[in-house]
This record gives sequence, structure tokens and C-alpha cells, in this order.
Amino acid sequence: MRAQALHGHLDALLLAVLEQGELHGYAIIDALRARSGGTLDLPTGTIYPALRRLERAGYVASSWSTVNGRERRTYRLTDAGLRALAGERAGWREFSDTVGRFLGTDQPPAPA
Amino acid sequence: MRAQALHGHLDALLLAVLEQGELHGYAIIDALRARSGGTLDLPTGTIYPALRRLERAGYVASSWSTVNGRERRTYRLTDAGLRALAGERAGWREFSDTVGRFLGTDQPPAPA
DNA sequence: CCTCATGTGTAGCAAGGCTACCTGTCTGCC
DNA sequence: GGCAGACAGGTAGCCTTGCTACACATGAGG
Repeated sequence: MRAQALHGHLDALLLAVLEQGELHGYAIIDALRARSGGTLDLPTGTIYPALRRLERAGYVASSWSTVNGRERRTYRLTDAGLRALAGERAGWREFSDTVGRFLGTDQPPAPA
Repeated sequence: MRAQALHGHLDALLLAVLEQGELHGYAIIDALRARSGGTLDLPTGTIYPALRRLERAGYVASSWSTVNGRERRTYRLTDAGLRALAGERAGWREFSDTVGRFLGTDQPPAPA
């Protein structure tokens, strides 16, 4: 899958993943790959800047911890992030509905 | 709708619109607006460069005609464009399926 | 006459994901 | 002991692509 198709939707994915529990960056990449069946295999250079963006926006908060002598930065969803996620879901629905109307995802063009 | 969410999907939309018959740029904008129920209202500065991109790629071909003293450039889908559209449709399905799995468009997370 | 819709077009900006690179620890293999 | 590779985090700069703002031209309507 052409990954740049994500453009603008990555934030929503990250929020959705963090909705199920706090994770650190590397684990987020694993979670995305696992839940997408391998389709989403995002490089660290995509994830880390995106997480910082979300943190600047106040949608996630991070805390450092040390696991096996390795520094880990764990991210969790904030209340604002949860609200943002709801908005992103609505936005995604409208977007996919609109584009799907042209590309015929699974809803036929004229049911009625 | 945040229009930049289109990123990477605009070409597919244009091909899909032209699939139903040849149109000129301005009419394409109208068609997108009409078929999307007003959601997609794209500026000319988005459409014209995109059409040139598609023409360079060989997916559409254009021809000039004069209507009411106004020069019109009419675009039609090429065979390569038709094939590209099929690929775009498949790509869209995979993309929307993948993202939908996270944002829960209409398929629940764990049906079984 | 002037404005607005029709119609095409360009220059430059901005956003966002990607490539390529760097740092460091721990584990396993030779 | 040394080296590769997974784990873990991070940055700089590129590239694509849609958007804003503008320019040009004609025809219709006030």
C-alpha cells in the first residue's frame, strides 16, 4: 500500500491505537503492523515526529521509564485527545463516504 | 471537510469522474461538487495542475474546442487511465479497509 | 460601465510522510 | 572478545501534493 496515502489520517490512527492503552513509540509501530495485518509498516521517522506533533497539540502525554536499562517514552491519550479522536472518526466517516461514492468501495452508487 | 485529507486520492477521483464521459476542467469541478453533495468544492488551482499531471502520466488526453467564443480543454480517459483507475480502486479499498479497521467506519472491531 | 459567472492557467506556500542518518543498550552467535 | 541485529529514540532535509492568491479573457445582466 502506498503509505503516503495516509496523509492527514496518521494522527487519527495513532490516537485510535493509544485509545486501547498506553504504549511507547516502538510498540505503536508493532501495534499498527499487527492490527493492519502487516499492511501498515511505518518507519520510525514517521512515528516519532507525529507523536511529538500530537503531544504539542495536547492530544497525548508522555512519560519516561527505564525498562531493561533502555529508556522508554510511553504515550497515553489525554482527554483532549479522546475528544479529538471522536472528531477524527467523524471526519474519517465523511471522507471515506465521499470518496467511496466515487470509487465504489462497497456501497453501490445508487441503492434507491 | 478538511480538503487536504484528499492527499493522494485526488487523481483517483478525477479518473473516476472522467470514466463517465469526457469533461472540461470547470465541469469536472461541478461534477465533483454535485456528486459529493457539496462536500468536495475544489479550487481551480487544485484541479488544473492535477489534470496536467494526469496528462503527463498518460492517463488522460485533452483536446481544445471553442464553445461560445471560449476556449475549452476537454479531457477524456485513456486506456492506461482506465487501467490506472482500476488500480486506484483496489488501492482505495485496501486503504479504507485498513484505516477503517482502526477508526471503525462501519465494521465493528471484533465481529467474531 | 461594472460585476459576476464561465473558463484556463501559474507561482509560491505549507503540510506531512519518507529516506537516510545518528546514538545507545542488550542478546545471541561465532 | 567481537560483531550483527533487534530494540528504542531521535533529527535533517527531501518530495509530493493540495491550497492560496493572482492573472487573463469572454459573455451576460444590472
